[in-house]
Amino acid sequence: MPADSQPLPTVWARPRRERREQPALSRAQIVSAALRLLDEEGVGALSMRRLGAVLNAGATSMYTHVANKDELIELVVDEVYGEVEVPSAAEAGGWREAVAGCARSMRATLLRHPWIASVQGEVGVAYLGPNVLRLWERVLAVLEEAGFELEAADRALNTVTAYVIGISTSEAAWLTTLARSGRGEQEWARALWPAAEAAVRDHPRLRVLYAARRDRDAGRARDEEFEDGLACVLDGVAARQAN
Amino acid sequence: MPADSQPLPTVWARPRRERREQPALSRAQIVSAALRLLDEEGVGALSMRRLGAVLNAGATSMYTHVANKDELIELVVDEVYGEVEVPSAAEAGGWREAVAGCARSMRATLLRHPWIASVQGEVGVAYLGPNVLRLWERVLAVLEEAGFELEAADRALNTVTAYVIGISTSEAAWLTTLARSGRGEQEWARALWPAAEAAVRDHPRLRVLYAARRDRDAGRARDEEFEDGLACVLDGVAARQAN
DNA sequence: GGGACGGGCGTACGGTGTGCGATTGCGCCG
DNA sequence: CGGCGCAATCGCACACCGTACGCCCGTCCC
Repeated sequence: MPADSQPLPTVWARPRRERREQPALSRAQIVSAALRLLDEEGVGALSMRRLGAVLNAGATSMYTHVANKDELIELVVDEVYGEVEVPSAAEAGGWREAVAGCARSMRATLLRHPWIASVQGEVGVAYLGPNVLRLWERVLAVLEEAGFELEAADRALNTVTAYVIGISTSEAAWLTTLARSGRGEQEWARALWPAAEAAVRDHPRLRVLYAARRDRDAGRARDEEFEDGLACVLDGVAARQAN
Repeated sequence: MPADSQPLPTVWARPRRERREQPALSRAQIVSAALRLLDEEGVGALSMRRLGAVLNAGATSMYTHVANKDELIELVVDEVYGEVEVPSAAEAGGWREAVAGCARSMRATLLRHPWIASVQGEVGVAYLGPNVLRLWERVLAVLEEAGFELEAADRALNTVTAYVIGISTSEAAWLTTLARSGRGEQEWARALWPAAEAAVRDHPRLRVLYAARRDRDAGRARDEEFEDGLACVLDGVAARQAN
């Protein structure tokens, strides 16, 4: 059986249909409505029926423009990555700050759309979306102009991105459960305190850390933690460039 | 029917023994059955009905041991983190290799259970599971014995963990789509090639990177990439300890 | 004018998580 | 030893999901 006998399950491999006119429903409309739905009501609110209702369309009308729900999600995720900003090295004052700015923008974007943590598993080849490609290429350019070899730039970018995605999706998952519970961050922490205290009873180091964390502003703590880790990763990147 | 289910008086008088042989549902049983289901058939196969069938139980019988599906997933995820190994500094030869060993074990664990990328969004407070706590405490101990302040150790651990989670869940998502498509990694790359080539047409740096990647063994490339980024992050951590 | 065609939609099918009330069998108490 | 309470289990039902399929209708090409 030849390898390409069945279509690849990703949007980016599917040829886009040429359209002569402007029909009622369009792919862009569908994607932006889905994005709005996800942002406003969370991942549980995105169903094809609901999306159809928002667009004054039937439940199955979207399937003309989008192969299935997974493909729709791929498109929405790429749309989100389109919001990430990449400052030039000149603007930011050096490649390090440019990459840091991109990392901050990426984290902010992911936290603005925290449902993204829930769809991470359905998006197998995020890196082929046009917005992701443009983003990647831009950062590569910044690094290359700063004297990185292309392969070294790619590795550095992969590392930083992995860090940002890891910390941001963890934060996003946390923020999602928080939002679902209807509590604030402090309020939740207080409610959880007894259970947490019991859980760390046999772990002296964690007990100390939890106690210290008790009175800190959780949001600010997360920001600082992100910055600290980012600085750490960038230190590593810088050290490897100098080698 | 087995021979020992004959209607002997003893059997009828003591049905308890039958119960002992096939004990009632327990939380541990449910979690381990769910884990097996997830590993063998992926995240789509885990439904309460299916799980009940596997356990020779009714669809809703699990709800006496587990509040809902999300809670079940929290339990399964903690179970998975229980597989991560933390070598001692003595075994590994220094804190750096101990942490690296833990990171490698963590990645291997996540890739052994790639469905974990799909449930990342439903697990808001993973860090309170007993296995996660034990794991965290152990690494903190390793770092503290190496001379880290407790807070510095916590920050370092957060950074490394974010990196490992970020890169591993991306890989896991990729492996999942791959498995669903029924193709091998090379085969997929070949099938995707035309689309990828078209997508990077306007991105010269990506074009170079993609072309270079074309003939490499994808699995080995991912391993190397992980090791490289890990070394980078650990360099940053080491630098911050020294200062 | 007629025919092909493509977008849109209604219906239907086989699934999902889980609330609820009935049932059942075990352990304890009288 | 009889009866009772109670927790575990189950069957059913509900609302909702993704989406395959066939029908309708408006538009364009010949």
